[in-house]
Amino acid sequence: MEKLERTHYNNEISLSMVGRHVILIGRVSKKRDLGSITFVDLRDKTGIVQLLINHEFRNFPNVRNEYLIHVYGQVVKKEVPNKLLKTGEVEVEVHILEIINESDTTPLIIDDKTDASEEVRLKYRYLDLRRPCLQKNLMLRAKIVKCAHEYLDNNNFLEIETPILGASTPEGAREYLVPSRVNHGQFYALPQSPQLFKQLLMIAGFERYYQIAKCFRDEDLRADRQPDFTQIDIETSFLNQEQLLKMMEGLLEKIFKETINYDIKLPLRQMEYNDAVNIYGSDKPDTRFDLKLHDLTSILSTSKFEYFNTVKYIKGFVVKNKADVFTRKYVDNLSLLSKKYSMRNYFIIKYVNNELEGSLVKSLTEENKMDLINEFHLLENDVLCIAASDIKYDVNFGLGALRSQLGHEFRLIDIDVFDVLWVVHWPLFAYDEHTGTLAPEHHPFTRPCDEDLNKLDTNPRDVYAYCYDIIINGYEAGGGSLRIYKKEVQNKVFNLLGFTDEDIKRKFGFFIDAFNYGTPPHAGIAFGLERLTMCLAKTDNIKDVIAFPKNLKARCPMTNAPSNVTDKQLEELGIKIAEESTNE
RNA sequence: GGAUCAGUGGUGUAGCGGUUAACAUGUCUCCCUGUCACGGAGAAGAUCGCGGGUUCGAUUCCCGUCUGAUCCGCCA
Repeated sequence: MEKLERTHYNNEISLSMVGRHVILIGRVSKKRDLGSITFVDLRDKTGIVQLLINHEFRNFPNVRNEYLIHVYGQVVKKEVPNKLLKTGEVEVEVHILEIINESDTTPLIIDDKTDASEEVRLKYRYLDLRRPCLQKNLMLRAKIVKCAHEYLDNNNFLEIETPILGASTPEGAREYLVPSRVNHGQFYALPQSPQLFKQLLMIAGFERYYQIAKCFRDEDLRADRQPDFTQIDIETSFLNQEQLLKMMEGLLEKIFKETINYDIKLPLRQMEYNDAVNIYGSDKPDTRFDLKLHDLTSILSTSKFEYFNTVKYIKGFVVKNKADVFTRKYVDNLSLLSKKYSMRNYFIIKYVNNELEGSLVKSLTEENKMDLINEFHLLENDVLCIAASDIKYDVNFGLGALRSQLGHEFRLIDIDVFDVLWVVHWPLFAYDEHTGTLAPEHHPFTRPCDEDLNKLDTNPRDVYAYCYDIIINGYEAGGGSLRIYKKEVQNKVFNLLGFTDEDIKRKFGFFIDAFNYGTPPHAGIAFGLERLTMCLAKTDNIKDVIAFPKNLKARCPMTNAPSNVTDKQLEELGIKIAEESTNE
């Protein structure tokens, strides 16, 4: 028996095979012992098929959940089919059953609907990964990578690997540092992205590069953020923005079609950054539901509410037919939420019994009320959510966060639809209104729009960039830009960011040097592989699309990384661990 | 750095100032020939995260701490 090879995978067993003998390998997913007849759900990577072990088969060894078994048997038609199972019309009557390996009782139920906490799941990840949904997600992820390889290979891209051990450039995200033993006291940094290398590959003349690139960022984690993650990293020479976007749309079209058989409509919609922020309160708008932001500054600045008379920005949106949900308690919870987004408060106005209702209403003039009703075409049971601030960013993003929460909470989203769009025409710099400093909105190599070049010296905050993000269902699934290829422009941008010439030389000297040797116009993009997979797999947790993820403390509960190392290792590296100070 | 929530048999939860600490599932034993969330009978299995305080008495209330999840800051 041991020498007999598997003849089929479980999902291949079908009605047309009735009468045939098959050899299967799988795990016991479930056993139902009815006395002198036993049913076993046999699971392999393709699915489940029911085994029938009847009374004529006396010597059948006792099996338990997760035992790995090897069976020889005959496909038979089931008396009563199970419609929930792909193989539900047939079962395999077992003649020989061998246990390949036994299993302890597992600490979690191996099923899509597992009961275990994430902590347990990560500690026993190899068991968690047996769950069909996670197997499916990782297969989906592999398919996406395969599509990327095929598409990019067919479009004359060359896959080139760039170093994992690189130089530290302490801009942007915090880096993971790696001490060098050979070079005492010095450190490599793991790449946040292969940004500089891929641009250098353009200068080297490869014209079209890609890489399935591992990236590392030592920042705090989130449900959609891991410290090590993967980018489909792409760079091209001589393409303008429209050409590049078109080529990338082809890639997305192929991925959606070949992984989940979904047709996305090309060309993709392009939304200006300013529209995204002003209308949807987000630079990654989810346009599957409405709740669009309206500017209410002119309507409400004339109210009797003092705060509104002086505050610079007032905006709001309407939620149709939900006023009854906005109880006192519910509204109180919202004001808790508002604090998170540095909002003073969310103001709630309900429209019930043909009247506006809410703490704000007594401060409104009759004209204010009419204007609001007309602005939003208010109907019975509608509710207005309003926010105000002197900082434009806070109003937009504060309301955007609320919009997003309510959109999900009230299920305003058609989950069968994929909302794929570009957000384009970004500001080159992000201006921090609190500190008054400039920072790159994307990264410091982003090319300013030609028509704005003359504003670099005078109004850098009004300079826009050739920059684009791909947004899927409100997730930033990727982003890129045309790059600066003129030395003078690059230096100007560095200077605006507050880098001294010495800084530039020290951090990016090799890169600036390369600009002297005929840099081509180039442009690129990077897709977040995990984000893309999350969207296609319809999960909101990045851990569901990574085989061995870290928890929120960036630890791996299974391997227990990161861990202490021996004194000898530290000594070789010349590293001393500082005593943790107990008094702050 | 901050906020919120959670921590009770293997797993997931309930509970309450005094309990034999409950329920589901899993595990073990027995019964069962058509189950597919099989069913039936029984059994084992918990220092209620840790430390301190209040109290005659704390799993329960309070303080601290640790762990986890989610979010804000952060993520050029």
